[in-house]
Amino acid sequence: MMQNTNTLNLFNFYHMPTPAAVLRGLPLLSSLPQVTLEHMALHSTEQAFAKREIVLQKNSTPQALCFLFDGRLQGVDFTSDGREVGIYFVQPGEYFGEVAVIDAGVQPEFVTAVSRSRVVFVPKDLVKPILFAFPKLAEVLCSNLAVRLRQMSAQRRMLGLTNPLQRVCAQLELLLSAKDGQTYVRNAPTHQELAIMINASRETVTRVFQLLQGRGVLERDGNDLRVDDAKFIQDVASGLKDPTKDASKP
Amino acid sequence: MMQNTNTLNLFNFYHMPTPAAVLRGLPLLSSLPQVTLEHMALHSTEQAFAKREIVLQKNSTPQALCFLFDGRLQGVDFTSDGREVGIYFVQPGEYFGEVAVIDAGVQPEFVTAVSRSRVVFVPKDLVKPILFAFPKLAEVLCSNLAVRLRQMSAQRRMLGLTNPLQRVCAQLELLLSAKDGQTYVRNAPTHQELAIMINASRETVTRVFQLLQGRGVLERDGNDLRVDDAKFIQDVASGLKDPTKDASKP
DNA sequence: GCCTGTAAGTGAGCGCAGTCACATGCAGGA
DNA sequence: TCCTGCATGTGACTGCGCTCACTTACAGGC
Repeated sequence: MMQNTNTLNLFNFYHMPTPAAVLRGLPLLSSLPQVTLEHMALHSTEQAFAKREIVLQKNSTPQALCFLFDGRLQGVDFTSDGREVGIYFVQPGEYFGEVAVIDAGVQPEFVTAVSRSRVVFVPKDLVKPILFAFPKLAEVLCSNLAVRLRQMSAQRRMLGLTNPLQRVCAQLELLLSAKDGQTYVRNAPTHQELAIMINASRETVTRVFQLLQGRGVLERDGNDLRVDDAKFIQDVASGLKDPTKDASKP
Repeated sequence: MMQNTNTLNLFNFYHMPTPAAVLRGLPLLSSLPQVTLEHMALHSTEQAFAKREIVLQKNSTPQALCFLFDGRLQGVDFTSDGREVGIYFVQPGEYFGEVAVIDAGVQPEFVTAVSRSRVVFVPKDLVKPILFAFPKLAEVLCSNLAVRLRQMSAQRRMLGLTNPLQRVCAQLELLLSAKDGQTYVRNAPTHQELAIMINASRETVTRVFQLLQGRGVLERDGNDLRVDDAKFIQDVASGLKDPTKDASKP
């Protein structure tokens, strides 16, 4: 798969022990002494998850801090009446399940694999004592949490848009990544997975995609999504443009 | 005002210097040495805000960590098309503006007073160096951030409810507080302020309130909201009960 | 190769909440 | 006291997205 070229090649064989060098590559842990990292690596495990597989159970007590190396995950929950709700996406390089590790509570929502993913689990008993012993580490951790809060705010702001078309574009904007001039959405979520993030029905997302593809803005590319006109997405998301009322291309 | 009976009496005169004892009462700072607290107190300022007044400007660079002592605040933002969006409420005893202090970025959203409020500002230059120097402090800070993330998740889950009636009740549930047997919402937000939290129109909130008051579930009590049937609220929020389809009271 | 299940695409119809346009209530200041 | 501004209450209308019920496309397993 294409996205593998973007990531470390150390994981071509699943189940192999996690090398310390891999942990060092993580911003959160990079400042730790080599001995500590090697000890951590020795007790860390790696696991591959198929699409739709559950990575973390809601209300469980996760025993590890989890790092996503490849693929895409989604934090999901269910309303009392059984409707699925998407809370956040996890991108490669980010960690998750940290809330439960930090406050020793339970996992607040499910985490599932949107596409085939590889996750490294670092036992919380090893991580937690270290987190606050190194001031540098605590600071990075807090900064990351602050960023998470900013992301959640942005997501909430997005839900304030009344037009589903805008919401789809705003969500796509958050998922964009560039690769030699071309803009992509790697490991694109399904329409259904997108729909629950933006409080819309799956059909509505499909219709928006039809519209965008018809304008040559989007194109499916296997597991990815090629974006040919990123500005279009941005303009719609920000309300500058409304394709359904656009006289130039009726 | 009634809610004053619940809080410290040290603040009857605004503009008086913040006593160290007040800062010690804050969970975040309670573990600090007396000298440090007194130094902090000396440089902290207190300010009262009228209803609808802006406490923190979006995109500003806040110079202080802010603690709410009395009243209620609301984090708000605006979508690109000018619609107001409510992100969170701040309850007495909580702090806010911490995201910008932690990651040295700008304030991500406005914070406004929902009712007359009193805020203590502790300069970030005093707080920030201390935050990570004391492991205990860093741990409390992280725990608090984790709680904030849980709250944001809960808020997002609430927005997944399709029925505005359910959303109103779910939001009210989050605002409930008990006082000798009676359940209240202190410093109740206006219908408009509630509406932007739950993605509904002001009129819809008004109609829901009419329905709840008609059933004897709610009652206005000056600045507060008396809740006579908390279970009713919970049942509606969880989808167990739908008052609009209730045969017993048509 | 076929078969099976999941994802995506599409049309018709309907209900609900947003919008608009008011009236009313209420508190605080001059 | 009146006046002013904000909050609340209420009806009528309308449009948009959800729901339902399909078909079609596609990938992965056997």
